[in-house]
Amino acid sequence: MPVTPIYRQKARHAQVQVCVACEVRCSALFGALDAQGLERIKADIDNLELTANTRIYGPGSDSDAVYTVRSGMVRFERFTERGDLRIVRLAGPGDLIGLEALLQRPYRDEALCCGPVQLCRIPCELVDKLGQHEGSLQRELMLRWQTDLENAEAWVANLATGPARRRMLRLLLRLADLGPQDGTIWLPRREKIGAMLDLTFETASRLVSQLRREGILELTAMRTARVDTTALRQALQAEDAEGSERPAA
Amino acid sequence: MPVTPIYRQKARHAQVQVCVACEVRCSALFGALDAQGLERIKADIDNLELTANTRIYGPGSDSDAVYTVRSGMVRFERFTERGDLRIVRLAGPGDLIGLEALLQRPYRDEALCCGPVQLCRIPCELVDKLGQHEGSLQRELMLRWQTDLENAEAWVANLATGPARRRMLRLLLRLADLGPQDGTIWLPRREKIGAMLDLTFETASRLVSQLRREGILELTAMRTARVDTTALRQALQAEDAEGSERPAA
DNA sequence: CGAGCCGTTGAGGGGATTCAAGCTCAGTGG
DNA sequence: CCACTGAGCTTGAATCCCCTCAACGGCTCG
Repeated sequence: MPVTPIYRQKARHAQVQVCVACEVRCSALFGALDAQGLERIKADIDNLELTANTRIYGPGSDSDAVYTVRSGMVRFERFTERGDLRIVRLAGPGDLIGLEALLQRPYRDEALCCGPVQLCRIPCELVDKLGQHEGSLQRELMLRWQTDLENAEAWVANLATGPARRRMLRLLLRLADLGPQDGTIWLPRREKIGAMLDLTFETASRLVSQLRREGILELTAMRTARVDTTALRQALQAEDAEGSERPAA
Repeated sequence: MPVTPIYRQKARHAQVQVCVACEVRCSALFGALDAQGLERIKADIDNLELTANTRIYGPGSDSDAVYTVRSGMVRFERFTERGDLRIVRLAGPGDLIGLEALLQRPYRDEALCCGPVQLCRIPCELVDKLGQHEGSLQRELMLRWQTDLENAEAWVANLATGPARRRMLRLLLRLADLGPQDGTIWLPRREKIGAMLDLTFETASRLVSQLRREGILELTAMRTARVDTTALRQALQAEDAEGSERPAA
């Protein structure tokens, strides 16, 4: 059984304390609210602690809430019309997921926990209520959508383009960005890597092994690894340099 | 997906008339406004007619306006870090582009006309002004962002996945959706097809030729073609059926 | 007419897949 | 305790798809 660090719940005071002390507060949805504002919403927000591969929501769920990721990573899965699994998005601490619920739309993808994940569940009603008074909230939401959109287009340009090795290197960079900033990353199963980069799991495995031999990647625990980020960036530059005959005017 | 019902009314003044008579009005940003509301905004909206390959905006431009596509198609280009061109998005009639401007962000991609294009240029100031009074406008904007996001993820899942032939077929389907609904599509240069599907232009050419021989595609004019949509869907189903040993539980 | 761009097609090579065999490791039950 | 099992990972060999390199044709335009 993988070590699933069970978080000791401190004296379960008000939700207010959780929000005030939240590490992602400044980047979170209600970051603009003061303590008094938080007081009013304490009752409605649920604080969740989930284990790896727990389903947060999916196309079948009632879309009546959004979620702030406090820690951990979330992946978004869907099936192509052909029937094979694809991962189309990753979310990390500070991200707000399930935005479509605010528009009364069904959740489009399955949101699943990559490892242990801490979430805040925020009912849509609450957002609606606050949105009427707080104009800044509307703008904050639009910013979320915009960054999601930019990330999605970056996914197309970076993770869905070029030879497998480059895609893998870019994925590692993204994983390093999303996770803790200490060089440790969550390293998915080879099959999941394939679902992100459109590769077979064998190819994903070969690439991981290759990077391990090059010293860029070092497997540490079950689903975790350590990356040498400078070596990683070097490898990427080397990749990009090769084909640079013309600057593609 | 793109529902473009036809709206016609008599109107008095120049831009007002344009807006009221606009074919994409119900799907457009100000669809909710009545004639009186339109009266107030007539002065600020510019009606543009552009030719193929005209640049609408790009990372360098002042991001002070959004644009409604009235007719034609718009493509979004960017360069990967390696330096090669990628097309990450397509917009058609009824779409609102350049949303990031509303958040004082620079335009991320280059927006270019695929063929002749009619646009309405809407200054951000105007949107801000109207947004304060019209609460529905905010919601409408969020809907735009959400559909853009869904399209981007669909791009990842459909156009960036699987063998080249399937990607090409999916692209044709998308082009048929965006363009006029009469089976005529705008068929990009082979190089641009490559930039959308991550292929070399030679492979793109081979695929086009192949589909032509199969009767799915028929080149008509310079950048246009006629697709047999039913044959297209059949070909796609055939593609998807082949690899369907297991439903990928 | 030659120059240049775009598109097409062929031949060869390389990268990813497919098929297949072992491997490690945790859990299970004898 | 240890063999057994099954899931995940690794690696090899053969195949196939797509890329690379190359030549050629149609077309526009100077």
